[in-house]
Amino acid sequence: MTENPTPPRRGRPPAFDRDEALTAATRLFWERGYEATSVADLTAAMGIRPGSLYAAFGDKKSLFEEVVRHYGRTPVGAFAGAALREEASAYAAFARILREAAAIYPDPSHPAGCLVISAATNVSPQDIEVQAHLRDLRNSNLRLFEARLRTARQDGELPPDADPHALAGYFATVVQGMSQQARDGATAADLARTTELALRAWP
Amino acid sequence: MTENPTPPRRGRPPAFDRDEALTAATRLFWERGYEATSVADLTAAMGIRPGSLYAAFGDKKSLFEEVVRHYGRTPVGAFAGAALREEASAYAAFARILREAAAIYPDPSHPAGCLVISAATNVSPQDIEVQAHLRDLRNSNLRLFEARLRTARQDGELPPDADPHALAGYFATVVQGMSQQARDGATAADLARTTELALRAWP
DNA sequence: TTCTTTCTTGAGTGACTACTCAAGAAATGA
DNA sequence: TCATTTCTTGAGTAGTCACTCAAGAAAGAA
Repeated sequence: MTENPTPPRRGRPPAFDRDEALTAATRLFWERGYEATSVADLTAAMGIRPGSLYAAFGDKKSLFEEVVRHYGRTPVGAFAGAALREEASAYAAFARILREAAAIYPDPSHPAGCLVISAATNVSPQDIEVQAHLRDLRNSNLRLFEARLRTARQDGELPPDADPHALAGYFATVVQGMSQQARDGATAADLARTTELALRAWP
Repeated sequence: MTENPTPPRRGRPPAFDRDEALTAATRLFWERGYEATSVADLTAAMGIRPGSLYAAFGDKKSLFEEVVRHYGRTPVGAFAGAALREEASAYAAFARILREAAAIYPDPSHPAGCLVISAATNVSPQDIEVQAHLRDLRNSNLRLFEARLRTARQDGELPPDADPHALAGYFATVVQGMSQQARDGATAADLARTTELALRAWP
């Protein structure tokens, strides 16, 4: 059990940093979406040739799946989960989710909005699985929202007549709308005002 | 001034109904988006050959622009403008906009959501103008929202400290989020609940 | 009927798509 | 040193993309 966790690699070492390449691919997919980003665009941005890309990542679809996982580990992709985990009250969690979305989605240091929300909106039938994959991620997020609100009602934070399913749908709607607004040019100030209005719906 | 409004057309008459063809094209663009819909898909759905399509509509981009205008004259594309024009109070207008969006966006008789919101989300650089065109339409709608709310404040329907710009951004966010939710499978009942929660933000 | 006009048809265009592969280069192990 | 392994390179594949065009067909006008 004294196995080396990183045994010395045989053969020629890769000439590119896998994480840097993934970051470059993420930016492109985030900006343009899955189908509108060509493998030629990707190889140019990642600084590698097609053969290296296919050897390292499989095919375009596999690369995109890895990009989505990579995105989910960045602050932009993980803030909602972190808020649900770290905040003591449901209100604090959802207020934080909306406020952070308002600050992060229009941040000019990366493409606007959320990759999971916008990267596979327009796909041809051959890539329908990619669209379904992101939709599943969004809907599982919706269920996380609902579970947290259900707990809040059990704990008495929400009144007994509050509707966790409806509230979850409402907050998901606002978050997704804010992502779209950010892509349309809304500023952090704009989205901050939207957030405060949206929070008025809290029971 | 007794000119015939529709002078007899010379030459071979078109073998297809222009409006029916446009409706078929609208459905496809609405479902899949601009780039993910190929000219081959369009000719198949419209029941015509490429030559006829190009003769009748110009190129793909021109066809899409005509589709967007056509969409804007359908109930799904015109309900917001109608509500703003027909309702006496701003609250009635925005309540009607959200309630109609909740009923229309998931209606199974047509593709889910709003074409203007979702048909040009993912485009490659060569089609950036198409994306900009729809974004302009969305942003001009946002300004219509804001103008109506500004009037409401002047009329005393809204308190002096209400923020028309912020409210317009909020309602645009909710509408766009509802379109996305409908595409993700939300039902009319789901969106109706979202609507009633969203309206709680009204000052 | 014949001319003119307009539309349809089918076969095509070059450019781009995702993807592949043989050959060579650069590392380790023996 | 030499074999083995892994990665890179550049030239390539078949298929699809938006789009075109000459030839023929179908209408009105003369």
